[in-house]
Amino acid sequence: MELPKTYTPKAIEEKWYQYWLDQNFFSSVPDDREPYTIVIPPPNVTGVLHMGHMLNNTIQDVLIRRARMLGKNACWVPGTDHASIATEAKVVNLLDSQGIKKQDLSRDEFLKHAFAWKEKYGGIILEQLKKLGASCDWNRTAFTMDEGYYQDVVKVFVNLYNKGYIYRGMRLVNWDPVAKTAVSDEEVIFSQVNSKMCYVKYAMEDGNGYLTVATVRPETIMGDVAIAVHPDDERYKALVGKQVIVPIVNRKVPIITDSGIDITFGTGCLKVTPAHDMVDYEIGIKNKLPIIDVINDDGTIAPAAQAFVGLDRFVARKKAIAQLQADGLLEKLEDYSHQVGKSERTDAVIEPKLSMQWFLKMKEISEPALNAVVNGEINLIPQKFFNTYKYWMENVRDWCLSRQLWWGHRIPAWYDANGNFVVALTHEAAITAYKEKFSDLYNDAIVLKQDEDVLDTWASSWLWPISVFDGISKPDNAEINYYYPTNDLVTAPEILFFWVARMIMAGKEYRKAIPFKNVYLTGIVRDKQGRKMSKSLGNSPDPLVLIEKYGADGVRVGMLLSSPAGNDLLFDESLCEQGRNFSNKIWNAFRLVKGWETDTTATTPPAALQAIEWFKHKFSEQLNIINEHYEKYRMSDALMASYKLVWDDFCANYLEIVKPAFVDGKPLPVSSEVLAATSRYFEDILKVLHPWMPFITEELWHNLSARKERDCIIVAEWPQMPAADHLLLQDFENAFALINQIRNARNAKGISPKQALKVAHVQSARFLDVTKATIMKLANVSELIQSQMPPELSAAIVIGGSDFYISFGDQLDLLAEVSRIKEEILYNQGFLKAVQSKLANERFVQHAKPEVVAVERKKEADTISKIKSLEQTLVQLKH
RNA sequence: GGGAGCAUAGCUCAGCUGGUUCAGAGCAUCUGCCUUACAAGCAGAGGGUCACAGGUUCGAAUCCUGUUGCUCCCACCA
Repeated sequence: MELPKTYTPKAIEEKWYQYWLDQNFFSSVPDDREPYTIVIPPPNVTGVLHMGHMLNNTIQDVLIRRARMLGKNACWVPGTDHASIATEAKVVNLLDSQGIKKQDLSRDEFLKHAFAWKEKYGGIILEQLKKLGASCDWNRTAFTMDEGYYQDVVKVFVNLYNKGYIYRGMRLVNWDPVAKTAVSDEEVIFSQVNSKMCYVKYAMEDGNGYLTVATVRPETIMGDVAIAVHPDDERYKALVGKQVIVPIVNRKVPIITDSGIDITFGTGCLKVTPAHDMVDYEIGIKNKLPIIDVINDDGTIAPAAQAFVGLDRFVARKKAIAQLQADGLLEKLEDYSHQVGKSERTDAVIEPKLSMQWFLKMKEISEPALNAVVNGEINLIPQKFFNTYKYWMENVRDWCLSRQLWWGHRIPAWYDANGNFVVALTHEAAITAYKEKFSDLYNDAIVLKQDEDVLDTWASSWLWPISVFDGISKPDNAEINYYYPTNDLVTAPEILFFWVARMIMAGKEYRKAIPFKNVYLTGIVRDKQGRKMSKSLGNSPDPLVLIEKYGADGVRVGMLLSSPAGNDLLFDESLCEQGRNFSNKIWNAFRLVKGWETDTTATTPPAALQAIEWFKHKFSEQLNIINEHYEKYRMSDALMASYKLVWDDFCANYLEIVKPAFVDGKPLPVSSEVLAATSRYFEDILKVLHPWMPFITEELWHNLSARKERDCIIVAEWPQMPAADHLLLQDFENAFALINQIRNARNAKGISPKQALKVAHVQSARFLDVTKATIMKLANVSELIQSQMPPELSAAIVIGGSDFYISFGDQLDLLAEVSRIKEEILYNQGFLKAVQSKLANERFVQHAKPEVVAVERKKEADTISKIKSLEQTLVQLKH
């Protein structure tokens, strides 16, 4: 059958992915092999595959496939994250578009819609990963809101509560008034905004003038409970302890001091509004000031404000300015540009707001997680993230666990009508606990209501590496004991603290063991202008379109060619093109071999014998290098080394040497020895390529020879080679250098490669013993002999310390040749001078290591002899 | 404001503890080739004061200091 000239991936990818699934090659169960485990960073159920996922998951698949070939029990656990706030926002939007308002639904009704949404869209991203070739154990697909997972999350909550790590309290949190929920610090995005700075006069209570306070938030004036100045501020020292009158509401508040005040900012006076500002809150607590909450959950002004009640905070801001102006209390307005926090999910301006929330004390629980990284138990790759990790962990703040949402794990706390609460796994357990804790309040008619809030998403995903193996509920089960700790985690640096650090905490707390040994942090995929690829910018190509265009293998190679760990990847489609071209190269190498006829009686030509011996060692040498790159997680280096091994060493050199000559327009048959060696080598390079390019390698594996059922490259053994013979490799380096020079000389003189040349050498050249036939074949040399004298009309080159003369007859341009050699002599003389002056430097000879000096001496000797021989050549040419 | 990192060929990046093979790779570019595996290819070639200025050293892309320019993280000023 005639094979197409180019590789066509689509049908092949579908065929083999299905075959792998049918054969269960991805699935893993504990056995006596060494496990190799990766848990996928679960993408949000709302997600569709983007370039970041492509990069991330390709790396994981490469690691998993190689581990599988190394004979390990490779287990890659896939799944999705319920992503409470992101998903709830999507569902709310969808319902909105159908004219359904969330507040008109009961919690159960809403959750029904949400689960329906998850069923419909939640699996899309995993299906997309299959197109990439991801060899996940799909039987293990997990979801952070699976029933078992829910049990684990709740158990952990109760347990942490009982340990005294979780507490409930009023705290100032980042409040999203659109989603009506608290969001974590990490979910607040700061951006530069232009506002008005209002200079507001606060009249002194004693009638002696006023203080001017600068604020961008006049709508919170009604919540002011003090004015703070710096204790050393001479302007106000005399006023401290006196009272001022808060505008609009005419409340008397004290003037206090706080060393945190910046004397140079504004007027040096800060209006203290503890309910609506982080700094003010701290000051309020320190000074035992009252807290007046003037803003409602939805961002409107609360009754406590006594003014502008019910108005949106931004409307109230305008009204407040107008009223201050009318009252003559507005000194001036200035344009002011500053950072304002917005909700990552809803883009609403974050309102610092006091509310009752659940918190996890981080101090104790984070310490083992800090130590695990500090003492090297866990490696961060690359290392540069170590410092940021350390800094963050040393300054960790308590984690606000609660979110005012419905989609998520509902907090397992139960309240009586008076707000007394117990924390328990179930309603029944809550009643029992209540009976114990509040025996005096308990009666049979007691009604306990569960907390309305759900947990922060990360409070479930931090259990991911444990819960996917059911390690919380059944802490001693066979799976968790076998697969945990997992080996490598591949994720984005953005979630190092959100997720990675917290998984380490959970691992240390609940397994007394780290969750993974290595954390490989990928870069961010950016476009050519360096912008992060995002849906909103529309600068991200659709990965599935890329796969369609370049093949999954091509895209995988393209993604990884230029992505060292932790460095951003400036994505360019030309990388995928390079990947596709590489697929094609492999395909055509196969076409060549496939087309060979074999003759069992044919003898193997000397050049082919040499090549067979050479490639064995070349492969061994390169395999070693590739393995080392893998050990160091240098993925793009490992790929590039594989690429060059295949393209340069196997295709350009090995195959060109063993390729049969043509006689009468037909290729000669190859010997069975050549065919066997070539097939073996081809299998080996396919194996090396498989983790990067799973599809084409599987296809060719089967095309190369008839295979039994389940004899697949995906489960083939990673090659093992004896140590390479470096002397032999060096001989071939010399040979290839000579070939290159001959081709170069031919090229420069415009002589066709078809015209055979004669080459002679005067001194003996040992490397020719094992490479002569190869040189003659690749450089199209008809005669390579040792002669007494350099032949006439020849160009001289020096390789491996020997002179070679290429006879060009009358095609040699004598004058050009003479000037070329003169130039070379000049260069070498300059070089010699440098070396000799170095050696003449006594301090160099004294201080430098002896071997370094020896090297210089050798350089000197070599250069002298080189110049000598060049001069001889020159004399020959001239006569 | 605090901290970390980066700066090497047109582009993306390697260069481990200073010294053969230290100035490299891939891509792009240029020249010549449709040579019966592959033009998505073959054979060659040209590209760099290693950001700048000092210092240590016999010797610096590599170590130290400063300058400039980027990037990221953390904290955010009413």
